Amino acid sequence: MEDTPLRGDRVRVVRVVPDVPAIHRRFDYVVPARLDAAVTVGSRVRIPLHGRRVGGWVVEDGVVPPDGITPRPLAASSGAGPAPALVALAEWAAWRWAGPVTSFLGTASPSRVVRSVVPPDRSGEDLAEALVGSPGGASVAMVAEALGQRGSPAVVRLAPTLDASLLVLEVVHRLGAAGVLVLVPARLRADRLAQRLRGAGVPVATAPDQWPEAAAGDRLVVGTRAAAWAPPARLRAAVVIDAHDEAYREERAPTWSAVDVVAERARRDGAPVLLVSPCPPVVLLETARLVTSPRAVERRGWPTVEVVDRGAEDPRSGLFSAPLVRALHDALDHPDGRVVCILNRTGRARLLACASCGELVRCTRCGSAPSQDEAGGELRCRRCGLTRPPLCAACDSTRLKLLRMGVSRAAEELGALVGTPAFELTSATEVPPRGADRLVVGTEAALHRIERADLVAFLDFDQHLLAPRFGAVEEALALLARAARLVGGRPSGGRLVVQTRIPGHEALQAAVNADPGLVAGSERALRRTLDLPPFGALALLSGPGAGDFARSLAGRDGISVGTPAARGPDAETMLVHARDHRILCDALADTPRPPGRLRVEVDPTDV
DNA sequence: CGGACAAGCTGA
DNA sequence: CAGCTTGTCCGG
Repeated sequence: MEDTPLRGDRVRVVRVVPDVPAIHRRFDYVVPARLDAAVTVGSRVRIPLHGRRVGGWVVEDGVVPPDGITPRPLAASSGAGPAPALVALAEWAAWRWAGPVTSFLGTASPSRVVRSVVPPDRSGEDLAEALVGSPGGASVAMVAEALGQRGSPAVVRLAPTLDASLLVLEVVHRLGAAGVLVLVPARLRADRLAQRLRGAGVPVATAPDQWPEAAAGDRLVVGTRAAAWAPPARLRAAVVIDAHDEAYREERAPTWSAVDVVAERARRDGAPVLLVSPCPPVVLLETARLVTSPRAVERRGWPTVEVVDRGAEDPRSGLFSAPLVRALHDALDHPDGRVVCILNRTGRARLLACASCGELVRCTRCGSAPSQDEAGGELRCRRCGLTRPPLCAACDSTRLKLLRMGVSRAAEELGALVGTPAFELTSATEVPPRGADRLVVGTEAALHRIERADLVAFLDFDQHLLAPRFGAVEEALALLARAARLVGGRPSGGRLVVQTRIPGHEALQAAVNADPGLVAGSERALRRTLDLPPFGALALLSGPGAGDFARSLAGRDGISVGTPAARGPDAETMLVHARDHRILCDALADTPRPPGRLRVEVDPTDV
């Protein structure tokens, strides 16, 4: 028989997780002799299941099937999959984020069938020695200190305009390129970093497209969130650039975080981790040691921040203060000066009142404030979707005055005010063409889509500082750090202008003084009093099954359940709190789930 | 998920 | 009671 399924004298049986979301069980299969060499833990295979063939992953080898079960043979091999260490990591992640292991195995697998091993990259072998010299400067000392802390991750606080790729080069200089994993928040930045490193003679594989090359294990691997799952099997070191960035979090359940995955992976491999960020969040600082640069270096890496206190002004005085207008003129007087103004409200009008009777304009169905996208246009409710003509509901007057404008109106007004046409930029618009980009008025999206400016001005920063989410203050500082990259640090004349009614707010003081520790300090104290992460663990349950599941969880030790504020009335949403992740995740894992759709969001941010 | 099979509904 | 729908179970 050509398919004699033997290993020694015993039949070789493997346990397989089917790649079918609704199946939460594992099944045992005999490895036919012709597949013996191709199949290991992590391999992608085809299995016969209930009269059809489906894909799956081998998760255990040398299994003894339960009594009374005669396993059928695997149908085929579908090539290489995650290494055994990454299969184990996927099992951990399934527990940590209360999701199916298949979603993690999928992310850790190549997108195309991989059958052969890639030969080692020798091109950079000699070059690496010659070209990857130490970059010098503050990054050398920081990397030395960070790599010295074996065991626990290092948070490397690097001012926003300083070049994090120098840290990566120094890591390569010390440890070599093999087995070094580097994450960045955006695809474009991954490509740029890969190019830069290759230019320095470092052998690089980009994830996820160069999965086989990464699996060879002799290159540095660069990628975005999903690259947390990229080969090699064993890490030598990991660097996460802008570790505070929300792009590292998967929005759909399971809501895993690449930072946590890389930290756990490195811990298992005994490899050092550098979590690099200009504004490290409290959750990272709590489990890691902080490495900073000298104060003078950090100061130079932040721009000058001018806080415009609008507290004394009439709330109706408009969005444009005198200091703001002066700063705009200063920048635009330069022949190629460029300015970006940020107002995180799309549309034209976000709050209107009747000019005759003073009544606030509210949605006639749900009572929330409708918005208006163009002058004189229909009113559209953002909560319930109702549209209606722009009339006062109380007196039918057509004269409405604008209490809170959106970017469209801000662009019109600002353009008129400074005598330069303003370009409106949101996630929905195209980037401005050359020549039309001297004055841009946009939402937060503009900071992702424009690379350079002489001045960035936040027209209403309080909406960021006061946003009703527990991460709002850290996000506000991250926004200032992002804006800092457009304008550059103090030596290059970079300048931010921030309009606020809370000039003493620690997020603003942190940016003004180039001292992100001010936010970390107050945020830590706040979270401690509220038992919020890192001093507790949260999960948000939603969907029809949320209520039942929450009631089952509520009976367990160390778990408390409540309803979060600020949620839609119809959405049944429950917030689960536990003292730590172990208690939370154990409870989520072994409490039976009720029938009906249920979304479990571990470590929710929007609470 | 999707097939198997059982229990329930309809019409003669 | 055949013929069909709907629901529940289970897969190696």
